[in-house]
Amino acid sequence: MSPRKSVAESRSTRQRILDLGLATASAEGLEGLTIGRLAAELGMSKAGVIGHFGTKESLQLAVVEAAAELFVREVPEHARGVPRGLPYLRAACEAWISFLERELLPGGCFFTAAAAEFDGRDGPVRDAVVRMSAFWQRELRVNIWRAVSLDELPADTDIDQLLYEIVAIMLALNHFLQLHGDRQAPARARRALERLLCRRVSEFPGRSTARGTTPGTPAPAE
Amino acid sequence: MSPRKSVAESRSTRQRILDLGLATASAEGLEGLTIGRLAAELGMSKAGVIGHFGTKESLQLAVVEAAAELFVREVPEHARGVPRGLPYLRAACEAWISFLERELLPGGCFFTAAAAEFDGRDGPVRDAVVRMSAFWQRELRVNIWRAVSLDELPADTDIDQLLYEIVAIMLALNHFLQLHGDRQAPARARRALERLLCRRVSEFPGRSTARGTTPGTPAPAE
DNA sequence: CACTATGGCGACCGATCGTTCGTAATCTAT
DNA sequence: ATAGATTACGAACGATCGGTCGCCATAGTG
Repeated sequence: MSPRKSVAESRSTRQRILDLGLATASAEGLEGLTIGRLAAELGMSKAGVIGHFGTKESLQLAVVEAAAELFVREVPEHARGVPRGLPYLRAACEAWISFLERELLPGGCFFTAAAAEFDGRDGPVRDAVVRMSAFWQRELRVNIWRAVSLDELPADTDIDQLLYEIVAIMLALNHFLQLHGDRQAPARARRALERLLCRRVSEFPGRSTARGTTPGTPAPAE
Repeated sequence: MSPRKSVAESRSTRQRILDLGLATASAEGLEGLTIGRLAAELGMSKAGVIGHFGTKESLQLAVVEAAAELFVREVPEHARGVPRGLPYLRAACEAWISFLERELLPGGCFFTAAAAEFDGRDGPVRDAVVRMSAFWQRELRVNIWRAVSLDELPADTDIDQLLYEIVAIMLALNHFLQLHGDRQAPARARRALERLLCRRVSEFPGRSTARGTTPGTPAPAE
């Protein structure tokens, strides 16, 4: 037990940086994340912080990766073992709602914020955010498709339309929670989802999707 | 016709700053808006730019105001004369979708981006964004209420729930357009809205709102 | 023991941030 | 014509940005 913190804590230090960085970035944005502030709040020097990553962009990418790990740990893992298709959809969405409800990150969903922040830029950070967003939507999409083919959802379900509406509900949950502090928002999200995912008779008459999406290849809409 | 630009163009100059500032802020964020960049792209000095506003925060507030004017000009004004209630709801939402579809701003909806950027901060800029968001939602809410009382929507409609879902569709439209460049997103938004606003038989069975919203006072959910 | 690798620090760099100041040029009003 | 506002400029301010450098302390390895 050394009086000063051991050097062997390096892994721990890196993780501490990422933990604080993720929390900060979720609230202030990835660009608002500053080496100096990070160092000050961690009680260390700027050089000590940046030394672990080399570049601010690398740090941002590491934060995105940390956010992805947290997301995977909180959402898909919580639905582990749930049968694919409609039950999985319900479980995953509920896990995401619960994740936001518990306020694990001060700024709400990191990827929702990062998507809005980087949607008008270029570069590897934007690519990483888009990749994660696409991954999650692919996950939803393939399970919607499965639910349809298992007859858990109506056969005439427009997969991409349903995907759009599910994502919409999630974006709105983050919006109402973060901007307006609306504590009833999770209940509204659950209700809206329930209405989308209950086996309803049909959509409204008329209007089918322009081009039917090939059910065999539920690729991300990118 | 003076060879150099006349000083009397000051109003025009201020407007030019705001126009460029609004376009930039919609894509890069209000915080990414920089006096120096703004000055360089306008071919003038930093002092010349900031002189019109005094402070960066004042400039940000002026940009928010300019965004609000653009929004009002594009959305509520486009629904002028349309009967309150369901027709107004349809017209206003369509105006908003069309506004995004025409890409008047390079970064999509300014307020959607600003809401995500400032939802974790304090200060007058955040307040201004929240105020505008609340105004728009109040506008929607009062017309939902009107539509219900005119029997254009089912009597058991949960007003705040419907408001939540409408806002969700709009947030998602901006998301899919900006992050994924999904050109089918406007069609999906229209379809989702149409399904929400068509006089459907009922919600799904069970589950009514915890506390019935007093129909006489459609206050914003803040 | 010596040697190397690593983590972290302090000092410092050029660039840019927002902001202030004094001043030249132009418009408006007397 | 003269006086006072505007309007914009150039220069400079301190602060902070991301990033580099050399140094030192410790841990692991022989």
